[in-house]
Amino acid sequence: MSKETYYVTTPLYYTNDNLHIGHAYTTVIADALARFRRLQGYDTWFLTGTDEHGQKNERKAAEAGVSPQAYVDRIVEANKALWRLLGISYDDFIRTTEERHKTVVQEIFKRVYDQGDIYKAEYQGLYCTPCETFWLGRQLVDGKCPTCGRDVELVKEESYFFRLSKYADRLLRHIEAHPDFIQPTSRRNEMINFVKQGLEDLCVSRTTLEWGIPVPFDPKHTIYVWFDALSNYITAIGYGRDEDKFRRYWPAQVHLMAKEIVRFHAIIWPIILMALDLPLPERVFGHGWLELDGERISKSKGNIIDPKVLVGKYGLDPVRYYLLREGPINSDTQYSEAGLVQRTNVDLANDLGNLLSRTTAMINKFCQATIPSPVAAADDGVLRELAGQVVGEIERAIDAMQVPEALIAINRLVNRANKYIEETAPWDLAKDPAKADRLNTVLYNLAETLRLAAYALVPFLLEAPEKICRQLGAESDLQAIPWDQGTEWGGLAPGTGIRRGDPIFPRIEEPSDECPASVDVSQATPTETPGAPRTACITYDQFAQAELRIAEVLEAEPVPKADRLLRLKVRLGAEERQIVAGIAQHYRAEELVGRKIVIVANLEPAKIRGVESQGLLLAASAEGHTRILTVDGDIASGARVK
RNA sequence: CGCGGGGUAGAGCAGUCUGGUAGCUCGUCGGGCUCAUAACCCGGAGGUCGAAGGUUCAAAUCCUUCCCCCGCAACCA
Repeated sequence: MSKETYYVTTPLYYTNDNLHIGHAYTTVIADALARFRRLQGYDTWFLTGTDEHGQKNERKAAEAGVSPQAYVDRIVEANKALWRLLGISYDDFIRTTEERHKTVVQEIFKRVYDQGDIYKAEYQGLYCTPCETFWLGRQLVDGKCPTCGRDVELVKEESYFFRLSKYADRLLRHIEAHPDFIQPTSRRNEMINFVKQGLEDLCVSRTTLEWGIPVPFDPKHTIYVWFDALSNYITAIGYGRDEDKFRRYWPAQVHLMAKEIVRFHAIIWPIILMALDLPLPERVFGHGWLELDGERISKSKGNIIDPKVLVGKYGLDPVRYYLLREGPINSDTQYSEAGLVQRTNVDLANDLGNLLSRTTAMINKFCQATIPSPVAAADDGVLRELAGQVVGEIERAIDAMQVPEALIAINRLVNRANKYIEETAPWDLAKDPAKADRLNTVLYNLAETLRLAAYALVPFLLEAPEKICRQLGAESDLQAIPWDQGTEWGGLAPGTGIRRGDPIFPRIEEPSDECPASVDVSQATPTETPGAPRTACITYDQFAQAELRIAEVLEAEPVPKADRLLRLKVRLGAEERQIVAGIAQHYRAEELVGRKIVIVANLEPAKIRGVESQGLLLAASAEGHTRILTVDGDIASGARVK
């Protein structure tokens, strides 16, 4: 009989755009958990997928001039390619447009309707047509849409509603009786608080939505996101189709996600399950966000970082390591490329990679390139003892979902081994033939520590563990070794020859301050528009260094003795600045006053014809014609542009 | 008073529940080692713990008030 099951999920990612580093963060963590449990012998099932219905996709597809299905197909391919690149070991990838999902969602919806937990009612709301959003009266700003500022209209729509309210007390009792149900604690408190405020019944259908699953008994209604997307966690494992498989994996051990959708998974989803009379997942875990300059990285903010680019630049293991290690998982994390470089250099290159390098060098030099035999009488047990502790810490860390702690523990073992080399000074031992036993024991301890650390890294890194073991001459099919066996001290067989190789983690040179060199146009990819001058890609980080802001022109006058320059006095929020702009041949001073322009606000000041310029005005030029950048509609001066 | 998170050394964070000489990583400065990937090991400098008031023998930690930053407010991990 197989060991217990471990069912872990990521959210279904919405297909309105390609994925960014934040999705990779969630998914890589889930992958590490799944890989860890597989090693431990759990019957593991790791699910991810895509949420493909909804108006956004409908509209995006229309804009692209393709069918919604064709549009999402393309996105799904890109998603899967990214997961392949990151080595994501999912067991199933569910798409909400698949038949296996749609038919079961309809059955679920009907069943809940038949038992009276879904009912039809008239929904009355204030609707902003351009934004396709309903607002509550108190959300309006001066009676207008808070997003676009336009008029809203009172709309009556017939909808189906789900009786969340009926189950609120039961949910609250469940949350209170199961301290681990919602994690971390901060999220749990938030949810308890939210449920205590009372739950309103949830609108679960739309008539305005074409691209979705029809309500089976009332086809002019379409099932809105909740029943459609959340049900994937059970439809994917065979609910309603394959009862054996479903019973085998349900309830899930962990639904992993970022913190802002905990609410849907900790309130709406459990209540759907209650209505279906199914057990609730053991754990809903909401990790923190990756933030860039304190701002959340998100699709809609556009400040995305493409994981593909990072992997191409730094390699798979450094990116995975950074995502898994750069905690804390419970709260938000500052993302930076410099941080990734530093983490890689310090933990992986300096500590781990260099430990391998110096250990194999010494075995090479002092032991004829063969793993030496340890001698009990000459052993201090220091590393063996610590290794045992560290293995326990890794297990506890993963049980508590604290992946960074697991990696920190491994790093502590590696650090201790580096220190051990200083303490034991094998190069001195090697000078005295009487100390051969001690030398052999010390070097064995080091090599074995590396083997064990490499094995312990198997759930987290995909390339380095094998490389390390290969250099040590050890068995390299690490996936096949059960956790208890692989983490046991003494796995390395004395007498095998080592195979020194290149550094497994070369240090990454610090990115220079200079701008990246332009790409030679003649070398540009042929698929690019011919003739268009191109420069090398920059990262979002690099782009974000330019602080673009809206400025209002207060005064403008020609700069004396300069026929191309205008001196502008602009307002930038509360601040006033002087800017010199080379547009006198294209604009008269007076036509600029009062205009809102776009400037680079953090360019270092420069004196131009003796006049200081505290910023750069943006303008487009082509064929001798120049036009300034301005904004579409009114916005406060000082506003950030990106 | 809508809800929540946060403000601790140059950077990123832990410590706050259960008060007791303020800690970790990186950076920086100095020293050591020579097996190693300018790496490794040791040590130093650097903080009025957002502000004010209170409780206490003792407050980053408990209480009160305030300031600032960031999210969420029912389809952006």
